[in-house]
Amino acid sequence: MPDQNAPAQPPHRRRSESSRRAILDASLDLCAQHGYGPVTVEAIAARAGVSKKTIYRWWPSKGAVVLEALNDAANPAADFPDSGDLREDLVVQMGGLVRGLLSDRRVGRALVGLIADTHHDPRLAHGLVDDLFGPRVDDARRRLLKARDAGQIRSDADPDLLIELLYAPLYYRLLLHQGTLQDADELRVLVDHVLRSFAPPS
Amino acid sequence: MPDQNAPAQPPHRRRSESSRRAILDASLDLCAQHGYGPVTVEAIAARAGVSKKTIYRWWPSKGAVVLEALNDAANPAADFPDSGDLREDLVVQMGGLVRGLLSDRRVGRALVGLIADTHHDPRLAHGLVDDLFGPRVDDARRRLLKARDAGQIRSDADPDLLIELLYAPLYYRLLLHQGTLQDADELRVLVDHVLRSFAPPS
DNA sequence: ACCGAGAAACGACACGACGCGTTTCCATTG
DNA sequence: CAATGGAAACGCGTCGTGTCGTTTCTCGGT
Repeated sequence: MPDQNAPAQPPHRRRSESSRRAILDASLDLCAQHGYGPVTVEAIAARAGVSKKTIYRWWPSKGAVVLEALNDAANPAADFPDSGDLREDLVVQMGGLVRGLLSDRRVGRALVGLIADTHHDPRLAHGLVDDLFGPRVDDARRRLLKARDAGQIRSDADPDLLIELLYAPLYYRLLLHQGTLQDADELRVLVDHVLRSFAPPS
Repeated sequence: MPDQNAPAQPPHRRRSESSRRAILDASLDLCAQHGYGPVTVEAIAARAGVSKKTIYRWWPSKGAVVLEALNDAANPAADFPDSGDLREDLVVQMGGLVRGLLSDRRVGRALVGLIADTHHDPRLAHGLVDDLFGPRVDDARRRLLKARDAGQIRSDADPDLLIELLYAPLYYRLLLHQGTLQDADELRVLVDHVLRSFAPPS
């Protein structure tokens, strides 16, 4: 329960889990329908069958609600596969990300608007980087370091650069309206190109 | 004067150029100070020394103002160099983009918020893709096709994939708060990696 | 194991402030 | 003269907060 914006208060004791779920679900539903921007806290409250006050009690802003909703929604698919075949693992993981996070309008539209909000709300930016992206980047880095140790990519490869080259095109397409997102074949082309530039000297 | 959202009106006859400039400048200044989201049309009008009515006469929304402002600001640096050395040309062009568009908070913050708005305003999305990004992507594609003809990259290389791999990391860093943007050396590393995966069979 | 007191969360509703996009009225300008 | 630009105000909606009465959970006493 990472309450990113409640530094002073002790962990709360009573909290309606059903209200929490209803609020998070309602926020993503409304983002999917209208986009993040037009969604209001009042609308979230109305759809969740909840009072505005209840939302403001637990979250400081609409952005914090959506961030937690995204984190909940994305968690199940967080695990990075490790079959030994780096190329296939990347295709599987990135494919899951594309389907679950980016091509699904429910989550995609919410993410875009949330990212925009982070650029004038530093606490939200920290939440996005630390809570949402951080753990997933760490997962990917671990997997890449293991592949490097196994000699599947060159020993001086920078895992963070690799991550950037792999994942940046996904967000580029999502955010800048560059066509539909990669299907499995397109994804394979992307992964192959990036891995090729990190191939060990044979 | 690409008035992206005024399909019915004929081209206007009298228009105060000084007001136009003041409005566009004010919009970018305010975006730099507070971020795109909190900026209001009223604030733009006040700072530009102009009435709200004047803004709404020529632009349909805040987003349209910022889009035109960005297009004006970015135009001077639009030209793609062509020295014959693809690698150096890319470093120069992308370096200019990074400095002029991304690391400059004035333009960077405005762009982020504008992108968010495009996701619930289809006309704005078309303006962004067609007017702002389109011409620049076309420039890059031309330059890459020329390099392909010259045998500097493999003959089956997809220029659009190449563009995506090159530019996506820039926006990835800008939008997702991934550290400071590439300096010249980092840029060279990025370009080298991408070009390596498109090297012609030697 | 039961129960009752107190605290906290909850829903409903109302508030003042502010930005929205528009309109009216008038002065300015080509 | 006709279109433009400036000043001010409109009704509307959302913001974040406040109040009030009710419900729900926690916990200590018998």
